[in-house]
Amino acid sequence: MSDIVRTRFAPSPTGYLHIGGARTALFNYLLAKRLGGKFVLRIEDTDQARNIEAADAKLLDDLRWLGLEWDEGPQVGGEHGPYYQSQRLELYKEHARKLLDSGQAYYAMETAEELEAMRREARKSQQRGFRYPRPKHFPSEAEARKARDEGRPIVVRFKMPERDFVVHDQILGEVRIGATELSDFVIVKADGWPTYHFAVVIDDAGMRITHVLRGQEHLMNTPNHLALQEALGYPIPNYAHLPIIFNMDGSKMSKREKDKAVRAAVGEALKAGTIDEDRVLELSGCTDADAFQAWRKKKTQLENAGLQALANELRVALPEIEIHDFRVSGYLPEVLLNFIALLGWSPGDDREKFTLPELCEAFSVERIGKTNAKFDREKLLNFNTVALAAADMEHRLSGLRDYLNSNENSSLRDLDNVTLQRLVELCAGMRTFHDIDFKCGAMYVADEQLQYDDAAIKKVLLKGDGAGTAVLKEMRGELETLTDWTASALEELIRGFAERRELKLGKVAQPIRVAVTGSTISPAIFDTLEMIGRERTLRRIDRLLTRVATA
RNA sequence: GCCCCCAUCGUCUAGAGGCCUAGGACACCGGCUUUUCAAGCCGGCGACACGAGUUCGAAUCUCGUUGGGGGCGCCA
Repeated sequence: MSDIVRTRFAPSPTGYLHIGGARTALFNYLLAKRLGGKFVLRIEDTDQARNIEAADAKLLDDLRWLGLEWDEGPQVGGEHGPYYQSQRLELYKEHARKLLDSGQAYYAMETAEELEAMRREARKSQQRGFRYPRPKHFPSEAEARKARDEGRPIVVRFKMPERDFVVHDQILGEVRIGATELSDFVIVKADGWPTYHFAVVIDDAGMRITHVLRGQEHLMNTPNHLALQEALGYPIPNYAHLPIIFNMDGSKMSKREKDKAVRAAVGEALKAGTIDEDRVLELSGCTDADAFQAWRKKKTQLENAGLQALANELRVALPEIEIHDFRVSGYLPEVLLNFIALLGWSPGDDREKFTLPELCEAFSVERIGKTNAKFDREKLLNFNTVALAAADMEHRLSGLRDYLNSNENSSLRDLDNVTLQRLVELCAGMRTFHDIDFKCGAMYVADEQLQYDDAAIKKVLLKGDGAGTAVLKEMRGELETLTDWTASALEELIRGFAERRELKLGKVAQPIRVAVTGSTISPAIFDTLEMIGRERTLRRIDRLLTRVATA
């Protein structure tokens, strides 16, 4: 047809969009755009057991949030659809039939247990990887049907040619995989659905994919794909296997990290008695106590909703590993994109800051490296800080809105744009949108729901025979007389007071701050008071004064 | 265990035989600024994993060692 470049991103809907997946998507997107080609999105939902409902919708949403729009795929259509593998089952069946008829594939009927036993035996005696032993006589069509009727699982295996395969990888060069490492792999599962290897080859060909950029964990799969392409008479796309992204400690960036963090927090809270078992069970989203215990024993993982609920309740930060997490934390999508582009790729000079269009222009597969990278959140945080400082107000406001939309329990959710803009201005120097919540959240909760940081009260108000409390009492009187409740008038009043008493500003500002926010952290005290308002400021001070008096 | 991939500051990386007494960025350390938290400004520390070769010359080429990673599924 034409030699236009076509790349694809093919996630399976088993959860949120992962950081590694996002980078794979980005690189495929960039390559297509750089070469004037098309970027295709395909959903690989062939594992009926692991697919998660509505995960695909969230996947698409996060991809769009990042700005990675696809030219063909779900929701946008295209000539080579459908783009869900679950809707292409007939196609796979036809191909399987073809291979079966030509003798390039055959039926096999071992159970999972039998295979497991064979694997164990192979590893013990042969000291090498397991290879499925090709039978001397292949089961006939009739035998296979009979066995299936008797309840045996029937799969189709591909007759792997007995020779070495060479992967011509655009990043790694020529990689030779010996014949002894390869064996007859399954192409159709017992449930009749295709395996990944089978579907990917058929779909890449059908969708005219010319370049496959994927994680290095797929390198050893490539001979399977090459053999299948050969058997089916398909062209071989250009392959490039990307280095893998890890956590700073070298562990895999997997959702397990979130389970680990929450599991630890739950354990602590239960031990300390700050939460009861029923409540935890309810929040976890587990169907019953057994399921919950299995999770606590590290046997299972919780769904994201349960993890998030528990994290919120226990006030622990979830490690950010999926795109969704960074969205919830208040990162700018273009910053995240910019950052992950630099994991495994570099422009060749000292430039680090790129917009998506700039990346499209600068990108090339030749400049992708071979070494695995660690995901450094500190550097990402710095990128975000710099970008936020440079962004115009409109952009920061829309980002803040998106952040609030994904943070249901933020007290800032219902504020109008004028107020939000003021908060953004007051939080100059913020690193993420969460910083606004962190610094200003207390200003907008109901007075009676204000949480107090006991350590702050002790340090600022009680220490030194309650000097801070005395100052606070006096200031309360002064504040009550102020009629012009603006930041500038408040500044004049408070600074004047401090000067008269020969006190450093901090000695006056901190007691007030703790009284009105419950903590030692807020924007400049004058602005903080103005935003809280006269009545609520006085009420909060009174509230704290009684609390301290009875303590 | 077998097969495959990789190897420059703590981290992301620049470097394709002499431009390297190895460059940039983040982090870190010190100082300044400061009503808190951030942010900001100035300065500093810091790496070619190791061992053999090849070469007039090696971070760059070869081999080995060590270390890290991936794969060995009816998961993708």
